[in-house]
Parts: sequence; structure tokens; C-alpha cells
Amino acid sequence: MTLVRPIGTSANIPPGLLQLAQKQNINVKTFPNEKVLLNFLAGYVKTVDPDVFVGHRLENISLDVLVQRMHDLQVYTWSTFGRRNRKSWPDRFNKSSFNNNLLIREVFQGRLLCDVANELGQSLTPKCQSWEIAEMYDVVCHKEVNPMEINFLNPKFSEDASFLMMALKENFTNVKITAEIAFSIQILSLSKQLTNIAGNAWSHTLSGTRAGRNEFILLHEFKRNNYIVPDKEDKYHKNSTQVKMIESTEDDATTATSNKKPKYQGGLVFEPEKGLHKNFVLVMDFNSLYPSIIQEFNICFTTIERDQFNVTHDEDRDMPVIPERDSTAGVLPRLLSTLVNRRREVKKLLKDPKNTPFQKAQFDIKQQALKLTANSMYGCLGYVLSRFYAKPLAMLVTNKGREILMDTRQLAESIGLRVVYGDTDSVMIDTGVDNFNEALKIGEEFKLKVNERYRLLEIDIDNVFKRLLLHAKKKYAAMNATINKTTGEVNTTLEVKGLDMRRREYCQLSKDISTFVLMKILSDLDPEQALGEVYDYLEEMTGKIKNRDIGAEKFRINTKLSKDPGSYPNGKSMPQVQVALRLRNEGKVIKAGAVITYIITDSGKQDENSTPAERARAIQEVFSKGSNLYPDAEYYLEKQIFAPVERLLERIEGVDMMRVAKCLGIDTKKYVLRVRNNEGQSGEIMPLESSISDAERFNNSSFLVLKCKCDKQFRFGGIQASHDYNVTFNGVTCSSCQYTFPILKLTSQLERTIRQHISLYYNGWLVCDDAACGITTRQISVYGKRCIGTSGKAYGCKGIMRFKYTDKALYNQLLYFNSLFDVDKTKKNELRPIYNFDDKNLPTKLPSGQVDALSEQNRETFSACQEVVNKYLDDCGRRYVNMRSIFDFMT
DNA sequence: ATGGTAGGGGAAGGAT
DNA sequence: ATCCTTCCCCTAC
Repeated sequence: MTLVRPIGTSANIPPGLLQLAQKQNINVKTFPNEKVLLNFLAGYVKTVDPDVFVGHRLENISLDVLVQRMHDLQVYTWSTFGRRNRKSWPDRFNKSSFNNNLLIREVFQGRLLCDVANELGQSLTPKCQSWEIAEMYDVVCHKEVNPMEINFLNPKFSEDASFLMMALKENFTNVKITAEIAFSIQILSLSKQLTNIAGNAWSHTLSGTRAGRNEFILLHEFKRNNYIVPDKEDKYHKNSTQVKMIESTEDDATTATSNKKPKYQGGLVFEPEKGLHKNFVLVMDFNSLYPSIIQEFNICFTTIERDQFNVTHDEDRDMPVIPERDSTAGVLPRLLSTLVNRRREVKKLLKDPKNTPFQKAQFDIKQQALKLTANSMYGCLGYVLSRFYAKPLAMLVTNKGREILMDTRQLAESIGLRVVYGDTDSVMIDTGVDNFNEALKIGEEFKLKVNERYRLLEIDIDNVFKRLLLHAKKKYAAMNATINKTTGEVNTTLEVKGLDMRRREYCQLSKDISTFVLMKILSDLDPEQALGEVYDYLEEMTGKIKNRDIGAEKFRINTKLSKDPGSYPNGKSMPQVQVALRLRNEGKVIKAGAVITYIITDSGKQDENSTPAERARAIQEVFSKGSNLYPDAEYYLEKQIFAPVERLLERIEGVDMMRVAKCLGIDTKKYVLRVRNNEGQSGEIMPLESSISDAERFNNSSFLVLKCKCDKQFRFGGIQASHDYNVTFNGVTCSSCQYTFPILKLTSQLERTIRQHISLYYNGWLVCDDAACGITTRQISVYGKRCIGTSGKAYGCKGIMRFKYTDKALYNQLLYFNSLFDVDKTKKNELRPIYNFDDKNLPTKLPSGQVDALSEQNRETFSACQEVVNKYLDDCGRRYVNMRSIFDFMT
């Protein structure tokens, strides 16, 4: 049913509308004015008495407008929108900030609001970029629809019935599409399952926030276990000292700019071995790492002592203690284990061939809901406003995560595997083979080795990459290989993470071109030929772009406005802000959170100096009739095509970037300048290994501790800021007694430390890697690498004996000592820090000029120290190989 | 008001 | 002019 009232100044409905509607079989009702229409609507809602409203942008747009108009036109029957019979509007309505989702929800109390494009809808459709209705229809239902731009200010809509009818039909179509999307993503079923699991209100789940669901599932769980749950806090009643501390220290930071500073350390990301890997690369991935860690290490509010926490602001010392391995499982681990087990059961049911399609869909939704619930548990531990906020627990989880990932890397490297990248819960291993099955075998073996170290935690082969191009942390492209079991053929598909082409501010044309380039570079083609084809393609595309042979829709750029467009201080340089302001001037509603779709248009002849932001136009404006606006070829070629392609080809062997620039018609003079500037900084091409920062490479090395005449001991980290020592032009000086170390004292302490490390290594201590067992021995057991446990008979402990001090660790340790006195590294500010970056008591950094000067002044002293280290390093270098071959069976 | 942190990259504007 | 910090956005996990 469609309700219509006269538009604009006209008091009449265009003649012939009803007949037209009848002909097209659409149920249209007309009303003399808006108030009558709204009254009818209110009555209609009351009669139908719906449980759910399904729509697209309900709270933000449609219902907001509807409710506001009812208020302004004094439609007294407004309360039928909800199920409470109310006479007066909620108090807050007359206040200025009434465009509040809470108010809308208050009016609609008793009925569910299901919005396919709100936060919940968006979380279910992550592939969408703008969540416009047409885009969602395309992405979710794989059907295309051409949206019509309707501007009711156009007088034709109030005069011409066929015109108005078009608008009504558009509206009608959108309603149907929305319903189709809602069914397709199963938003109602899923939210109901989530609600059933958590035990909160369905209406709450539909609003899309996870914190509330999480709160309720924990409340229920603790109640069931006879615990007293924490009180709900408000601004008058705080019961957590942690919250108070955070508020007092970070008050201004959170309110003013909403610049959320991280509160604790998160996942570990390895520095990738950048470039193209042509061997098979295995992606080994821990299955749901954080939920598994909580279970594996029994991390719970009830098992971990948290009172002493947050005193020193030093994560190392504040980190709570993990419970004993055989301690009773806490509430949280038990809850997670229940969720995991239930999911396993449901997945079993899902596989039953006797299922009807309906049952199958139901089971699938249920297992999804269980997974979502388990996975959102960790996030809420670190959420300040959660009733169950527990920073120590969150810290513990990520801390274990980092430890596990580091151990996994070391295990891989100890058996000669090369880890080329890893992020939080995964390692990528360059197998060095070019055969799929061989690679798989290596992966299976490694998987066993990793999995025998944990009870629950499980690593698996996630993907096998035939080719892998690593560009930076969180940015890579790969040819994902799968084998067809019957034919034995290897099929490949392109997989891209994080690169420009995955981002919504890059237009479709840019994405198409990036895809083409990657397909060539990652193909089996001869590299030279691949590059040749890329050059040709780029040249061809440049021609098409300049000739305006490509449709403007390929040039659309999406960007979200997180704030109100009016409140950007630097808005002038931001195209999306300029476009939003233009749209707002036209009378469009643009709120914080809106996704702006725009095109950078050609400046034409005049205004050579106009900025891209000034030339940005909303997509509607470009497509409107007679607009005469075209994409700015130069802008797109440089920013949207050259820049991403340059990043893709950066480390490809034999690439001629000048030629790429020429193919794209980039002003090569500008480009030459850019290359020169960058070369000056980063210097010559470095070997891969030295691209790892010292901070990471020496992460596990011991610091060099110097002892002063005054008995004070301190970490020495080369020429860098410290509370304990200064490097002056005379050498190293103690901060407490101002004693300056003579060269001899420095070298002798250094040598003594090195000898200690070497003797530690020769001791050959073995340690069980099971933290709970932790047995340390020099016995090499007859059971091989298995831990002999306390029984001495290799049962009772599943740990593996490893060298406490590996040859590699010693080698690395010596390299670290060497680096402390490396003048060049010092000048480039590449030394490993001796303080944690988040230490509250961080000394102020030395000015770079001072560092340079001190480096030069101490060059002689430092090279004397380096000589000491090098003496042992040379020695070690030879033995390094020998020791390995002797003890190979151990590792 | 409505899970988390890590990280790249563009752009502006202040410091040098 | 060039470096460095800050803001902003978006992505990976």
C-alpha cells in the first residue's frame, strides 16, 4: 500500500494518478494533506499491529522524519507506532538534541525495528562499501537495479501523474528490495539466535551492539553459578578503581577528539619479507585464537588475582599470573567451552543429509550465532564501559597470543622453515618447494609439531599460496592454490588483503587495473613478458581514460564522514567533506556516519590551481542531465592508478617504473624528483634480513647491564635517552655518580657478559616448553625430544624439551651487543629501545643533532667495543653450523 | 555511549 | 625546502 499527499505548494494530487496506479496494479491511497495521511498511517499501524518493522535506514532517516513530522503536525495518535498508549511526547523531544536513536526507539517500544543497513545490518554485509540500497541488493542478492534520483522540488512531480507514478514505483521497488535483502541475510533469524544465546532483549540485538549481548550472557552465567554480579555503574556510582584511574588520566583525551588511545598491547605482527615469493607458501592459522587462549590458560574473573594490577603501569610487572594448569576451570572458560561444544553439535546436525533446506538454514544460522558470540567475548574484556571490564584479563589474552605466535615462529625456524610473515594468529611459511603436495606435507608435519604443544589450541593449514607478493604489514596479494582431488589439477584464485584495491576510497577502475596487474605478476608467465603486458595494458587504459571512453560510474570514490561535515577543521582539503556540504546546501540530510560517493571532476580550462577537494562532486550531480562534468583524467591517473600500481610493482624484479609512469602519462619530471628524494633517505637496496628492525630482531636478547663504580647497575642501550646513564663526549657516564667509564672497564664488562652467555649456551640446558612442567635438565632423554616429566618416564607431561639457550639465540645476542656500538645505526635512530614504548616514565628522546655529534665523538671507543664482540662473533659463526649438525635430532 | 589493538598512507601545518 | 607530528580513514586480525 502506498500513501500519497500533494507535493510542494500544490494542493492537489496530479490528475489521473489513481487510474494510472490501478492500471499498474499498485495500491495507492491519496490524502488531502500530510496530517491526514499521518493520521491514517497511525490508525493503519494500530490495526495491523505489526511485531517488526523491516527497512533500510529506519532509525536514522525514515522513522526519524516520520516521528518528527508527527510531532510538528501534532498528530495525536503517534503512540500507535509503539505498543504503549501514550498521551504526551517523551520529555526530551522538545530539547534540541532530539535526533537521537534512543528517542525513536522509545516511540517504537513494543515493536522490533529491523534495519538492514544499521550497525547490525552492516556487520552482516561487510562486503558492502556504502550500504546504499542498490549496492546491498547487488552484493547480497546478486541482482542489479538502477536507482532513480528523485527530487520532489522538481515541479513535474506535483503536476504530472506519470512522473509521480515513477517516483512511487521506485519507492515500491525499494520496499520489495529491502525485504529481499533482509531475508537473504537472514537478519531476523540470526538476531533471534544471538538473543537466545545471550539472553538479552531482541530489540537490543537488532540495534547491533555487542557489548550488551556480552553483558547479559555473563550476567546469566554468573547468576547460574551463584556469584554476585557487579553493579551497573553510572556517573554517580563507580565501583572500579581502574575506571576511575582511566577517567582521571585520560579525561580530556576521550571527550574532545574521541581519539581513542590504545589501553594495552594487542596482537603481534611480524615484519614481512617484502617482495614476490615464487615458492609455495603455507598460511598456518590458529583456530579462533583468543577464545582458545581463554580456555587453554583458564583465564577468568574467578581464577585470576587482579587486585594488585595497574599499580606500576609497567605491563611486564603488572601482568597477572596464569592459574595452575590443573586448576578448576573458571566461569568464562567453561562458558566458552560450552559455546564451542554446542557449535560442534550443531555443525554435526547440519551435515545430516535428511535435513530439509529450512532445517539446514536454521542450523547454519545457529552455528554462526554461536561462533559470533564466542568471538566477541574477548573484545568486551577490554571495553572500558563494559560492566565486566577487565583490562588485566584482556592483557593476559593478548600477551599469551603474542607469546604463542613467537613460539610458533621459533619452532618453525628451529626445524629450518622460513617464516616470511605473520599477523596475530598466523604464520606464513615459505616452503621453498614448487610442488603443491610437497608443500602440503611440510605443512601437515609442522601442524602436528605445533599442536602437540597445546591441549586445546590448534593450528591448521588455512591456505596454500602458489605465489605471494608481500607489500607491507597487513598488505599482500597471493595466488591461492587448491587441488582438484579427482583430476589432480591445481586451481588458483587471486586473494588480496589490505592493498589499495581493497579500500573503498579507490574507484572501480583503479581496482580493475590493480587486479589485471596482479594477475600478470602472479601468473606463470615469464616475468619479462608479464611486465611487457602490464605496460601495454596501462598505455591502452590511459588512452581510454583520456578519451573519456570509460563510464563515470567506474570513477566513484567512497569515503565515510565520521563527524558532522561542518565540524572538520581541515575540511577544505577533504573532498568528501566538500561534497557533503554541497549536498547539505541542496537540502539533503547528511549526518555523521554517512558514506559519501563522489567523483573528482575535470577543472576545465579555468582554475588551473583548484584543488581536488574543490572539484569533487557527488555522484548524483555528475549523472544528472546536462551536467557536463567528467572525471579528471590527470587526477585519477596519478592518485588512483599510478600510486597503487607503483606499490604493487615496487619490488618486482626488472620493473621500469619510469616506463610505468610514461605509460600512464604522468609528468615524468615530477616522478624523477620523487625517486631521487626517496633514494637519498633509504639509501642503497638492503638485503632482506636487515629490513627487520633491531627492536624486533633482538626482542628476545638480554640487555647489556653495566655496573658502575658506585655499585649502580643499569641497562646500556647505546646512545639513546636513559634515566641511568648519559653518553657524553668523554664516553659513558653514570647518572647517579657522574663516573665516566674508561674504555677498558667498558670492554671488560662487555667481554665478561659475552662469556657468561657463551657458557650458558655450552651448559646445554634443556627446558620443557610446557610452562606448567617447566622442568629444566641437562639430560638428553632416551625418549627423544619428549619431556620425561617428573616421573622420568615420559608420561604425565606433553611438553617438548628444547634448548634453553639455542645457538641462534646466542648468535643473535652477539649481534645485539654489536649493534649497541654501531655508530651508523645510532645515527639512523635504529637502535633497539631499552624502555617500553608505553612506559609512563619514558625519558625524553635525545635530539637527533646531539645523537649525531655524540656518535662521531665516540666512534673510536665504540669500535673498540665492537671489536670485542666481533672476536666472539667470528668464532661463533663457525661453530654455529657445527653445533646444529651435531644436535640436529633434537630440533 | 554502546567489543579490542596494529598498521599503512594521505594531507596539513608547525618546527627546523 | 624538508622533516616530523597530528589528524583522518580504512583495513587485518
